[in-house]
Amino acid sequence: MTTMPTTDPDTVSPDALHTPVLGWFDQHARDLPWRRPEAGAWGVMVSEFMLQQTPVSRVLPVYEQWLARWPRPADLAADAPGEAVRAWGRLGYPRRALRLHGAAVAITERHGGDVPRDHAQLLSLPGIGEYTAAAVASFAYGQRHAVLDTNVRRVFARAVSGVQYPPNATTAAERRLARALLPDDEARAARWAAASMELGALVCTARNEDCGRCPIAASCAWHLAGKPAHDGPPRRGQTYAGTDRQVRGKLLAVLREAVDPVPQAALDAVWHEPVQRARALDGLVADGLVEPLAGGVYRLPLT
DNA sequence: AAAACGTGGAC
DNA sequence: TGTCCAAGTTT
Repeated sequence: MTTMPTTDPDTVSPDALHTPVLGWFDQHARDLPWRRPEAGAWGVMVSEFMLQQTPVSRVLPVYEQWLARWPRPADLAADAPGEAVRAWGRLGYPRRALRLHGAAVAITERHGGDVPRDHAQLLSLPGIGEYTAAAVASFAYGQRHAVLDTNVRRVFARAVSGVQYPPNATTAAERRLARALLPDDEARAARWAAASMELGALVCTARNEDCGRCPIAASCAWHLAGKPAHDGPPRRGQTYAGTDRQVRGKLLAVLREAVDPVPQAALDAVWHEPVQRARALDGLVADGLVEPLAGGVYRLPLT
C-alpha cells in the first residue's frame, strides 16, 4: 500500500517555502542582463523569447548584440524579418526570431511601441504563450502571475509532490498548485516567480541536483522520501540526426551567412537526399523563414 | 493531443 | 559515443 504524492494545495504551507527560497534568492540570484533595471520590458521580452528551450550561456552574447542593435520594439519592426533571423544566429528554433519580429511589429502598430502590461494582450502576440506572457508581466511589470516553466515545475514536483520529475505535459493540477503557492502580495509574488525558477535552474536541476545547497531540502517531499527515481512513462526523448529539422538547420545556416541571394545549387550541397532536401526547403518557405526569388535563388525574408 | 521545431554542452 | 537537457509555442 502506497500513499499518493501530496499535491493538494491545502496540505502545503506556502510561507514555509517562500521565506527560505526568497532568502536564498537574495544571496544567489545571478546578475543577468535582463534582470537589470535598464533592460526594461523589451529586454525582458527579448530574453524570454531567446530562453525558450535555449540555455542562458548561449543566449547571453546574442541578447547583448540584439538589444544594442534594436533597443526598442520599433527599431526591430523597422528592419527586415530576415535580419532578425540572421541575428538570431545559432540559438536554434529560428521561427522564434520571426515571431519576435512579428511581435515587435504588433507592439509598434497596436501598442504605441511599448510592450503591453496586460497578460491577455501579451498572450495575443506571436510567439508568446502562457508561460512567456506570465513571465513578462511578472518580471518586467512586477505583476502577480503563476510563472510555470520547466524549472518551477521540477521544483514543485519534488518539493511538493515528492517525485523526481513533473509529467511530460503541464497538467491542470500543476497550474492549480502554482496558483495556490503564489504569495498574496504582488511584489512578493513576482519575486517568488523569479526565485523559484532560479532555484530550479541552479540547485534543483534535472540531473545532479544539489540538495546540500537547497534552502528547502528539509521540507522537500522528494528529499524526505529518499529521492526515489522517476517511475512511469519515459520522459520524451528527442531524435535529431537525419530529421527534417537537421536539414532545415543546414539550409538556413547557408542563407544566414550569405550576403547575396543563394543559388539552388548551393543549397543542394548541404544534403544528399533530394526528396528530404526539397521538403525541408519547402517547409522553410512555408514558414516564412526563406524567400524564394525568380530564377531559383533564395534569401532570408525581406518582408 | 501529439508532434514538429535547432543547437550545442555535459556526462 | 550517445543520451539527456535547456526560461516553450504552434498546429
